[in-house]
Amino acid sequence: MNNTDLQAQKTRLIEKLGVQFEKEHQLAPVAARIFATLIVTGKKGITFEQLVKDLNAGKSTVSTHLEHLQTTNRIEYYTKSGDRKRYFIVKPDLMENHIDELTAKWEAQKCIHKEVLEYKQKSNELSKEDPPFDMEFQKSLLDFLDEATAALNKLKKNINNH
Amino acid sequence: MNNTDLQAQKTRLIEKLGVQFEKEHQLAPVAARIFATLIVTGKKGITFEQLVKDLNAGKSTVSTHLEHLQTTNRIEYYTKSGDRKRYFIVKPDLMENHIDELTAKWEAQKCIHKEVLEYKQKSNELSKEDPPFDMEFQKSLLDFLDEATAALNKLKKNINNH
DNA sequence: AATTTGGTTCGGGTTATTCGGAACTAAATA
DNA sequence: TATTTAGTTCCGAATAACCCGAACCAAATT
Repeated sequence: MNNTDLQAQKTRLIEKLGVQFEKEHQLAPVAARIFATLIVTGKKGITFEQLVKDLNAGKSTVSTHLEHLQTTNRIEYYTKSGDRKRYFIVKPDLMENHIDELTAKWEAQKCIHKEVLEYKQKSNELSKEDPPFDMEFQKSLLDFLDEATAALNKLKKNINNH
Repeated sequence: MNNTDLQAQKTRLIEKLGVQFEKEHQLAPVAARIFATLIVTGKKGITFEQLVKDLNAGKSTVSTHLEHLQTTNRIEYYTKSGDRKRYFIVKPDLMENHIDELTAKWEAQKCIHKEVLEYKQKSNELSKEDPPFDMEFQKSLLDFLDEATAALNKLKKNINNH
């Protein structure tokens, strides 16, 4: 295993991660590849111009997506004194942010499916003649969301203690 | 609380669920609203023409999206003898399917982040001079995915036993 | 046989996304 | 002061996603 192989593996990983991020985080293709690049590049970071070159993308494209990734709390940059370039890295607390986002999402889901449950219960009370609503799906989903949230909280504590 | 209020609440719920499904399941707006409608409508189902009317959508639109929702294992239909209409419902095993999909997704994520981990380890071995790669994110993520998968399996057993 | 019912298929129009080039700016350098 | 560096902003073009109408089809009904 030499450096060329490693470079090839890096490129492959970035593509694979990129595809995943497009769906998972609803990112444009280039945005997803930027994010993926930062993930495999690690804490030493990567510059704007290097991204433009590596990804064969326009400066404006990279600029726009870097901006977006920063405002959505996924990346940030540091600088070196006497060096005007920005070194982009994933936010050190990315995992915490990710967890908080998931928590918020699942909380919202719980909320709305509880409403669905209420709606079905009220419907059943109001009209006895119809075949009554089944609530299995909502109940299972709420169970799942509770379990999932619990797992998240547990993990979050682990991360904080560490 | 009368029937009109209930109808209004139903409409509101369908919109809310619809917005969520657009993102969560990557569905087109009308597809998401069809799916949402089936969820709040329950096991008595709803017909093609009723969907066209309720959603103010074209027949072709509804037809295409119903097809798509069926091939992606989210909905199905039943018929009544002497009635040519199809009554669309969410698949009774929707929650199980959902769980299986999530499991597959998380498994794939685990897989690729393990590869990232390997890549970083090999990189560190190969070049001692650079600042070494940090692997905190990957490790946290893998922990999370293990926890999450465990929660899912637990739930799946609950559903099956029930 | 003609019409109605319950849809499906096809083609096109509209809108939204994505990307990049060209022109620009602000700071540093020559 | 002129030029280079490190980007940003502002369009426009290409593409893709989404939806619809019109034509079509097969089965049932008149």
